[in-house]
Amino acid sequence: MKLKEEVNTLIKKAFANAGIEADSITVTDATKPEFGDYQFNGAMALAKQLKQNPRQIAQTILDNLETGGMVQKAEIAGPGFINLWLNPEWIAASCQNAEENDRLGIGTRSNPIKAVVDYSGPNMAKQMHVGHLRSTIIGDTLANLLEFLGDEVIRQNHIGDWGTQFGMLIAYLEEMGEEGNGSLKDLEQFYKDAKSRFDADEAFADKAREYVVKIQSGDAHCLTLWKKFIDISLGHCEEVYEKLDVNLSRDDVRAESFYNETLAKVVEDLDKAGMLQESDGAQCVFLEGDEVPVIVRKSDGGYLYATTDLAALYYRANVLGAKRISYVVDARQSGHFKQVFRVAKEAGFVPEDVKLEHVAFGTMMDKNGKPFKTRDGGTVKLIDLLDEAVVRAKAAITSKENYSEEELEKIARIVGIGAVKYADLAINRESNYIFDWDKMLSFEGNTSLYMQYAYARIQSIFRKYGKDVEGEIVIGDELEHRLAVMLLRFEDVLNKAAEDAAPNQITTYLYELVTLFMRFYERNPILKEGVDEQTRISRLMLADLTARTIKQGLAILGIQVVDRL
RNA sequence: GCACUCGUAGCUCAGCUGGAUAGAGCACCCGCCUUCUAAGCGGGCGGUCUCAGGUUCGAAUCCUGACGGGUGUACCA
Repeated sequence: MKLKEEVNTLIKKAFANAGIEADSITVTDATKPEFGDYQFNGAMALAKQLKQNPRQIAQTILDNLETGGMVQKAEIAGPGFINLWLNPEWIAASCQNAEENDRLGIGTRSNPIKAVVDYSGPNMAKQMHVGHLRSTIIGDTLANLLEFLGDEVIRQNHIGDWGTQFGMLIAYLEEMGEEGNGSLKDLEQFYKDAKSRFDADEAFADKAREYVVKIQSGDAHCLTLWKKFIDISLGHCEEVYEKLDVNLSRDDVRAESFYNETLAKVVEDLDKAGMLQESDGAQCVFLEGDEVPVIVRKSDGGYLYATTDLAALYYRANVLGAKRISYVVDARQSGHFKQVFRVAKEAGFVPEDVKLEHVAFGTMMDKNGKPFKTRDGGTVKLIDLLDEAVVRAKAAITSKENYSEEELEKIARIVGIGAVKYADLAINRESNYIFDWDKMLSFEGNTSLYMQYAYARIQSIFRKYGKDVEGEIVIGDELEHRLAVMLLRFEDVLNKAAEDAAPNQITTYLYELVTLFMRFYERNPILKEGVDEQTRISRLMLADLTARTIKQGLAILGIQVVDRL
């Protein structure tokens, strides 16, 4: 339910009734429980403009407020705040509705759009490393979120499969023969070996350079080798996606090389648009106010990543028909995207009404605030990090429960991977973040385990209860009131998170929800003796709605839940 | 040099479309298990929101400047 919108509508109506003109009317969540559920602060701002006392204005609004059964109490406080308390019966009915609905009462967009989310983007010449983690999971979350809200999401994995290094790699692959398949298991090593061969052997280096040209000119033999190489490398990525539980498949791959044929046209079109200039032999677009140009064609005739990105933008906007194109890429590339987006719009490659956004994120750091590396200074392979997460999770869930080995393995996988993802997504994506195993696999604070634990506790109640729950939700006390309102806010949170492409808004919400639930759980017994049937049913339903909200929230983040923990 | 970005409790972070006494978790101290998972809950300690100005009835939030950290800065992606 779009709760805030509903409350807003009431206030807007009150304004209309009172005959007061105001351009933007927005209620906000109450800053404290004692101020109710929502508050409207606009009276103070209007005071000057209307030349009236703000409390007077607030009173006028209140006099014209039609509560419609939704608002129980409205009070003026302080200099002119209007505090609103929702009616418990209305809240209960709304929760009831959510509980009986398989989408938790959350609607789908009335005006869905096509949205392209570009994320992950590994380089086929190298193994995926920790640097790819954030793009992959933030992008996946955004895609899941938009999809859940009803947009038509097109996932695009813009893999790096083109460039001079592939000449060297396929020359080496050829030389290795059948053995190559085996040694390709470790791409990092393969690359190093190929490189040292390249540096040591002049004849090999020549061949590598020759192969670059041959791939580009479509030589069948070299293309076959290249395809084989990409295929194996992509297979490694898929292994990571599988472990990470990310919704990316081969169908989502739209590689750099896909745009090869259109690069010349990009340059040509820029020229036609009168935007092209030659500088030091390179074809450039000079944007007003920018010091450095966007180079779209090198002096040697080759194209660059800006050219490919322009081609991709054209494709996404015009062929795929996207109205929102989101690039989930490291913040260090913000300059690049700012320029490319400008060029694309100015050249008319992308219609005006298409939203282009760079969903930038910061760097992953170690405990000392240095870029995350292995002990010997190398990059940490993503697959190793994920495997370690599962091992550590296994150690962390030294349980009171007796798990079978199989069950333990399953829980460790969900919990370990979930912890890595949650810890990352819980951070405001724009800032750098410190990777800390201990914090990540803690049960305390805003961690995935805290959510998992709450979920498991609820499932445990239902296992014990053992019957279907049918009945009515009744808001029994202040705590249940707050929990219920929090549950109803879910849709607002999702919409805002989608708009801002901010997964941490979802984690923050889940943490608040679960914190409230834990208090409810401690204070309001459900199955214990002495709880009357109506109360029991109502609390069961609130608990169930909470569990389902946690599950749905985590699902959007790409994290599964376990019934026992 | 220029541009972007960040600076909130000892540590890790929320909050930033301006609103009431700035919030969590960790760490530290104190309470709560004979019945729903104590991996939990309650309480305490801890802040000139880097600094200086400005706008405003009201600023952690917006603007300007300084200081400090990070990043980028034409033919790699």
